[in-house]
Amino acid sequence: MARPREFDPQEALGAIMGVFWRNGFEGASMQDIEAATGLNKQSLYRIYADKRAMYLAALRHYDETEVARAGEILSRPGAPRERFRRLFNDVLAETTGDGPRRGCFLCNASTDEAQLDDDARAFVNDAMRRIEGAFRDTLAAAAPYAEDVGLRKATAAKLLAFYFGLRVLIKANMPAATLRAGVRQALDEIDGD
Amino acid sequence: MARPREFDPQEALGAIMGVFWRNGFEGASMQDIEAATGLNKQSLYRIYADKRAMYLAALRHYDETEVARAGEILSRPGAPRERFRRLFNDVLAETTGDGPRRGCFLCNASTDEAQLDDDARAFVNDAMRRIEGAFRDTLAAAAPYAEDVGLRKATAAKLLAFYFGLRVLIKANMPAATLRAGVRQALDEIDGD
DNA sequence: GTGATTACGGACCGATTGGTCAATAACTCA
DNA sequence: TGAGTTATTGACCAATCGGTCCGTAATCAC
Repeated sequence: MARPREFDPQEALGAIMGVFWRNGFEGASMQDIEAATGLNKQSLYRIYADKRAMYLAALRHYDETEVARAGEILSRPGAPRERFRRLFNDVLAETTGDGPRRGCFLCNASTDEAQLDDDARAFVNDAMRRIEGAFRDTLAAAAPYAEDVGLRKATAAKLLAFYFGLRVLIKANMPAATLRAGVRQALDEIDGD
Repeated sequence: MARPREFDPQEALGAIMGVFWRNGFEGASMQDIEAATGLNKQSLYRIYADKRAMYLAALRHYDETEVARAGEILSRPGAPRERFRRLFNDVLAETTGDGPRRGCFLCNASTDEAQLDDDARAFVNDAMRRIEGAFRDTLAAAAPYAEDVGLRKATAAKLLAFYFGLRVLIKANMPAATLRAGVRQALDEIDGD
């Protein structure tokens, strides 16, 4: 019984995520967000209480799209090494072509830490732990990780650090050849057939 | 033949580095820098042309202190695994105690990328490559890396990603136990006696 | 001493920040 | 059609941004 909004909130959220992903919290101005969404400030503030709320929503959106994508790739059938190969190749795809190397929004957010509220910090930490959990689950599918919890946890932690480091190096413009060699080495160290 | 300055520029640079390290480029205001150095804006602008110049100087200072420290640790005698163990333990030391987890300034800077000029970007990239070089040199000291350039490069790249990822996870407040397990695993995979 | 030179501190600048308000346009339901 | 409701718009707000200017204090050579 009133005028319907003319834009798609999900589409706008995708644009907001892009701005924060590229520029960080302080680096993204409301002006940038207006331009990226094509919306006026008032329309944005009708949906989100303030800039912080937009950032948190952007983080959640990243979690629901990009992190979920990683989880989906890992869950496909195959030996652990093969599953991680698919994930890392997906990450490395960012280095081919001239597209922007955006890195990992979670990493960016955790370096923005000083500017974030407790909610955002907790969310980033939780998302990282869930990724770690997905790594452990992936390893659990085969020997020797299936039988050895300690080895599984340690290997998952090692691969988690490698994964985020890889994304940092991508963003920092490290040569693709170097990164591919590192990925090959990391994969070779995953046991199993 | 004039009034000497009352402060130590090196000491001020250390404080400036601390502010940018914690808060990033956009997140650090001149007000923050004044407070951290105990200096007035005018005194700062007498030394540095603008905020960008301060940031670049802070990066260089980080390189000359923290990165140099890592290089020094790696250069001490011992088998590669033992040398990397010393380095990673030094990094993990940040997780004990209640001190702030500052992470790696180079990582933070590379996520700040959108705000940086070409000079800063190039400097970060160069510093990372030098760390990679130090990793390769460390491995070159012993078999099987001494004889196999490909293996050496790939392992150095893998350890480089692991190193930066570790620092990201530290900053993101991952539990110390998880990180220690990951480090142990990464070290176990380094060959040699 | 005096004059020249420099460091320092606070007032000040326009521009931009995140955020608000009031007027208008567009829609639904009766 | 008209009443009621909501989306949209651009003007507007105080506060803060990076950066400058200028008066004052301190130190030199002489």
